Amino acid sequence: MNVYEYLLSFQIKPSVQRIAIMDYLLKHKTHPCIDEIYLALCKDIPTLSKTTVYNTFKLFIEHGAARMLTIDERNACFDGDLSAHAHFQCKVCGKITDIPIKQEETEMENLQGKGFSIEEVHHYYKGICPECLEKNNNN
Amino acid sequence: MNVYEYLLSFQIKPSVQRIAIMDYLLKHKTHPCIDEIYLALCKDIPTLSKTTVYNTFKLFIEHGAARMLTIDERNACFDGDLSAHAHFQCKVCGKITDIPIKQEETEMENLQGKGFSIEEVHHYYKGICPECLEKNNNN
DNA sequence: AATAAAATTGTAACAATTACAAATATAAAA
DNA sequence: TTTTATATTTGTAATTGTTACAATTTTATT
Repeated sequence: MNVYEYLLSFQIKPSVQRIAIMDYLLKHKTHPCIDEIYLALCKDIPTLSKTTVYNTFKLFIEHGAARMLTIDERNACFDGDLSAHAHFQCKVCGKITDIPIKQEETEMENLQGKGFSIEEVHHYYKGICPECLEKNNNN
Repeated sequence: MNVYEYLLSFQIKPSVQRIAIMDYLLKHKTHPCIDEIYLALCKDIPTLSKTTVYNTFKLFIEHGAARMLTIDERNACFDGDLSAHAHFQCKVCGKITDIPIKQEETEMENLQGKGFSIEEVHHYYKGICPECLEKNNNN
């Protein structure tokens, strides 16, 4: 399925900008922030506005086609991977890594049993990644 | 142990402002943002500056005496409860609720086994709380 | 081809946070 | 106690991420 159809499957009307943004999101698993997307796509779409990037992500999230990560206090990051997974952000290099989780149903069921309606699960770890630890040891 | 000694136990030199802020944090489990603290303490400390509240939280976090929650995209929230627990934020009323978790050691051990050094665990849920669901049903 | 609706754009406004220098308070030394 | 040095607090200004909004452009409809 191409990006055009992928957007349609979320009831999102495709446009040049929306396709480009979703395409970037699906091809780059870097959990990009607004600026990363904006700067990357400016080359291809010189008229692109940062407001459009904001608007588009708002739309994607409303339609369930992307998720917003608040793991980085400075910037909102976006994730096109809709599967259940956790994230790890390195405090040194800032890189965000995907972490597989076995969805702990028990905890969610517990919440639901208490009358909470769960719409989002965010699971973050912070610390230092192996690469940065390694570099540090060599100094 | 009083707040004065509590701060000292984190190697934080107590001051009128620092004691007041930590005292508020320990007595109010509302996960307050900067403004909530600032407005609440202004009554007692009329000269209080918002910059001091920012500085103080930065200090608390550096010394491990508080944690910052990024669960709310709008504002950073603070938590003085250092025990392992998750959070739930209601998308309607915005209230943040503490959720007990049985620390899933397996997942952390797994990460550590891969060479990650874990310093923080954040575990957020979002949805609608029982109170707001109830209100909605009555409309 | 004309019209209406939707999407994009750029600017300005806004709000949270930080930088910074001046003022105040605290601690140490004389 | 007085002086001096250090740490803390304060207020303002600057910065940054985000949103509001009106004008423009694009797309769809008649």
